[in-house]
Amino acid sequence: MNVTIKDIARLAGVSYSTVSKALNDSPLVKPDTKKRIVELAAQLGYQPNIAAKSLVSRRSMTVGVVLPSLERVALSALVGRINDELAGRGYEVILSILPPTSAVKLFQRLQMDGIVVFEDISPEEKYVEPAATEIPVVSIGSSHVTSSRYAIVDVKRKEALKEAVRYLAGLGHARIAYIGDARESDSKQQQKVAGFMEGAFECGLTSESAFIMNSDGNTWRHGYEAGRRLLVLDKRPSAVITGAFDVTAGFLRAVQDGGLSIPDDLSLLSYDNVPQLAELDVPVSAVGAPVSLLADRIASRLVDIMGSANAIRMSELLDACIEERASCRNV
Amino acid sequence: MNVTIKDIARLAGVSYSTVSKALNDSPLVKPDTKKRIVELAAQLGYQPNIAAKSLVSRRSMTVGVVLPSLERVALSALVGRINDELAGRGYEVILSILPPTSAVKLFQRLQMDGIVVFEDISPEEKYVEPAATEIPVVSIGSSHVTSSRYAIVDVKRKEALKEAVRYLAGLGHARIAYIGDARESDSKQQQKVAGFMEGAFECGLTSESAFIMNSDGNTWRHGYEAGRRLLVLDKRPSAVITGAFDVTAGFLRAVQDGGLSIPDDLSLLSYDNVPQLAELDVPVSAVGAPVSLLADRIASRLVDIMGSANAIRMSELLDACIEERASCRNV
DNA sequence: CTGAAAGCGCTTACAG
DNA sequence: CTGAAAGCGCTTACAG
Repeated sequence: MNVTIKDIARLAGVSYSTVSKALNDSPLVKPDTKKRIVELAAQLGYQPNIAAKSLVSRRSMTVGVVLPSLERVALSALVGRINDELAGRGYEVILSILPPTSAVKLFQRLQMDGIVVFEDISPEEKYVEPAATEIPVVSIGSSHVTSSRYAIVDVKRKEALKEAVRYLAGLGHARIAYIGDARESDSKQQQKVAGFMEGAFECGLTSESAFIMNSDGNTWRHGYEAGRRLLVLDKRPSAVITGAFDVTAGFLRAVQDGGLSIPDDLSLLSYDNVPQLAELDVPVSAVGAPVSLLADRIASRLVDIMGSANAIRMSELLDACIEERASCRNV
Repeated sequence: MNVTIKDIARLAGVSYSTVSKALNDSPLVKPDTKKRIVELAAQLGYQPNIAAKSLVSRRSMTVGVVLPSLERVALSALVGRINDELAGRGYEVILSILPPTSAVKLFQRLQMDGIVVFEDISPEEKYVEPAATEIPVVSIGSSHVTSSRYAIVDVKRKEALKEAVRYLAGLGHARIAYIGDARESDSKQQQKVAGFMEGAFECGLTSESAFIMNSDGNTWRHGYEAGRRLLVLDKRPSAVITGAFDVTAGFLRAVQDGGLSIPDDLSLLSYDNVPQLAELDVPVSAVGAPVSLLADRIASRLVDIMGSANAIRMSELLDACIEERASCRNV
């Protein structure tokens, strides 16, 4: 059995309600009594029982995060940051890898104060209507789902890609390719494609000088294979925008092995503004919402909703920005 | 507010203790009363409050898993399987990415019945003595730590590598290389190196015909770079053993790009018996404890300890086996 | 078979 | 400042 406030009360010679107040730093307890109790608790290795605490106080100060899969490297940084942000606001964080509906139910039973859901739906899976729950939920990256009952934080993907084209055109590039998953079943990917096209149009590029290479998927391998295809192209672009971190990594490997030097022979700009891009062979410039901003917005949003029952659950779309590293050059 | 058994009791016209019994499928409740209550609960979307439940029953039927980092692809399959195995035994699973000591404390406060810890210590980090806790803990992959107070499930790494050498020698290979992290600061890696050497000795190979290529790390890039080095070797081995999944993937890419065909020009056997090996360009044969076995042993061990307070917390070392796929051939 | 009562560890008005 | 009491949602002997 773990040590309880009653154990501490007995040893300290006070009532257990005094112990409770002391441990919660209540001003109703005399400073030295408080000090004595706090020290005793630390000595005994006391850990408050969150179950009991949340039963009576109606809040657990704990948030559950529903992960789509542990395999996406790009997510790990974001999850870590969300953990930190919420910890900074006084909340504990736990994770689940169950399917969203089951995970939400579990978190409900565990009395989580709030839930963060990664809606990382691959084109193959169909969207599952989330579990109905009273618990505040913030959903990430599902602004394409109109029926959601959740508050949403997402990135302006279309704007991000337009911005990317503008940036490269601004550097003087007149032949630009987008390499990414362009399958029509995935509306998130379609947003990027649309943004690229609009940006190209806006910058006066033609269908000759701005084209899309469909990687048919968003993994390392898809990027690698697209890179090999690019190497044998008759007329190569001078700049490439890749649609996701893993695609970028695979693409970079392929073109480097093919003898191209980045950025001398080819400029490269990646969607997905994640820190891992800086760790690649060539630090790759990025466009997208920075992980730290995303984490901050998700945490703030959730804390807001948890704070007031009737906070409006609207979606918040984050502006993308360019993170300049070493992979793009002036021409 | 969520619906409670009192709400159900009121609507069903029975006492709430009857509702509790009905929902726990007690034989003390008349079948049709039970049926009526269960249906009503489902209609109302009742989710039992685990906090209250664990407070009175002294168990939460929930297990916490402490993850080392979300970046290791090889772990995702294992974590998923552990989740499934424990679910099959009636337990819920939640995860934490806090440092082990903090995670254990959190799980203690959350009244977890048991904890699984991945001791995935990179050579750079130093081992942190785990938090003292009464809660049953199973630690994975830390059999090299003698001071641990936890039950341990681990793989016989040394035996695995010996087995790998024997297997390749059995196929007729007379020139075999081990490619992996051979830095001396990491005792887990050293176990593999030692196993390789012993196996080579046992099979009559000399230091000429069995050699180690230190990849100096266990990531994709380390494997890739080792692969490039192998390509320019004067006298190439006919078979290679790679020390970890990511190394294998990078190595495979490098030698394939270098024009080698697996297994025609080179046989490849990977440590880390994970399903992802089957998804590589060439399905790669593996040596190691299968993920399903590991998950099963971890779950069983934990459930055992949770079941009886005085179960012996000893370590269990799993035998490795060879999983034949398409990457090794007879010579 | 059903229900009233005690109690899990804790917080929080309320009396003193 | 301190403590006795009620109560959070639930389970489980115990009476009926």
